[in-house]
Amino acid sequence: MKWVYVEDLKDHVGEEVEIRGWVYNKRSSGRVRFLLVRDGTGIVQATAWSKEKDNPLFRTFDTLTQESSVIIRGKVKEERRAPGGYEIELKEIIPVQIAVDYPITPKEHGVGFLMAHRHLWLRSSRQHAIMRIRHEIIKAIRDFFDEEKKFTLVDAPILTPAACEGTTTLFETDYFGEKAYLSQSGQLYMEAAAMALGKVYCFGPTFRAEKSKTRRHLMEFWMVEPEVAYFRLEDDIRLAEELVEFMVKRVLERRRPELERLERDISKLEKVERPFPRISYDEAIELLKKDGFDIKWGDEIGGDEETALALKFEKPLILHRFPAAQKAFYMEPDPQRPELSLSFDMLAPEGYGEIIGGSERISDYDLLLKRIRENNLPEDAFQWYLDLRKYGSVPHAGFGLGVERTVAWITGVKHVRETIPFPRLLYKIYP
RNA sequence: UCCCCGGUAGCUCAAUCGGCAGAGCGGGUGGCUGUUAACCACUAGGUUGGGGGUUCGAGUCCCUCCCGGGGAGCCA
Repeated sequence: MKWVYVEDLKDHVGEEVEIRGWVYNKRSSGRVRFLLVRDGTGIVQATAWSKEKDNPLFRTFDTLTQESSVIIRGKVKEERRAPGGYEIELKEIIPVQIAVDYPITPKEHGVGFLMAHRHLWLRSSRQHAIMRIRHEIIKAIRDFFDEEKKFTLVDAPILTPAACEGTTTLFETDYFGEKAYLSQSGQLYMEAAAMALGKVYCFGPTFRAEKSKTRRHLMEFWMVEPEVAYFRLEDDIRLAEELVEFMVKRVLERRRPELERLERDISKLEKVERPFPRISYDEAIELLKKDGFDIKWGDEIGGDEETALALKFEKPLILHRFPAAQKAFYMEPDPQRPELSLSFDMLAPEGYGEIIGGSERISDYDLLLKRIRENNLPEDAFQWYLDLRKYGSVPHAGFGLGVERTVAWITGVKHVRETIPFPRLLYKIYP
């Protein structure tokens, strides 16, 4: 008997096949039994008929419970009435293990309950669709940098000796008696790598001990951080635009059924084509004032303001040239206006918020040292970083893209906790 | 850390002015020859988050603690 996956059933019509999976649901109507089996690639309906009420197939069927593991055998046929369009005529049911009292029923559940059962929640068709789109986005990112742009993947360390950016938001751990921290960005290491290999990127988990409790925050999240030698801000923004367009097109091309399962408004994704609208920080402040926000030049653009700006456009919005005082110590000042940094953020449409933050980096040794001292950063820990400005320093730029926020936007999911298999949330690390 | 909302059956929720603690789903039993989160009948299932208080009487009012959700700040 040939073992096939549900997604391949269309190639086996008329054949006898074996499906190995789990019971998704079952129904019966007198002398007919319907068994819905999922195998990770899809769900198929299997049917059994009998004239007499008591027969071995029905007896086995009746022992099955939701999420019991099961192997079924039977003939594949096209069937309009079956979900998915194909159906198995049951010849044999082989229970593998009978599940007792599976907690997630096919009815509604609350978020707290589902999060506590995340290890089981992943079996639902909605979570299944999200995970497949997440995978597609990650694959698109890799293909974009590897195949389209010929970047080299350079893995950044996860255990680090000092803060890359802020100092208050790090997870601390013991490193043979020394303090070490979980990485909150691979960027500084990518700057070293860019000076070695030209165009590089890292892709990995990052950790932030921010006590943030919102739909856009995770304590552990995945980030892609390209860094390119000789790139200026303009080149950096263009790269970010190309990446985002590439990801969205790829998902539209390959994961339409999953988007439909999630009831995503696909027309909104189809509008994501370069060039994206751009507004400078100066212009943003003027726009917000006009909209009645109580804001002045120099203020941070907060969550509500960001949303208001992003909703003016149907494409991702690029905000650029933020005041240097608001931004990280390593950002290159604008030569025309030193109070500004050569920085940008990309805001996703539909209120999903910031998905990218990037900048041109300081390439001058003296200026970088000055900034490290102004920010009271440990100078010793940054010696290697300063070295990069001593030995063949060049202008360079890069950005970081948050994978979970991107997945949330593309899938249309409201909260990032559903966009990663096992989310780490404020005070919550189970399961 | 701060602000707001909530905690009642395994799950999702209801319970009027403070007056007998209920429904759907899930479980069990039976029925139904094409079901689509099937349907119908019957059935089991409760320390109303913990502690204290007010009252003839508290799921309901007060105090307190715990837990969960949403948001702010900060960020991707």
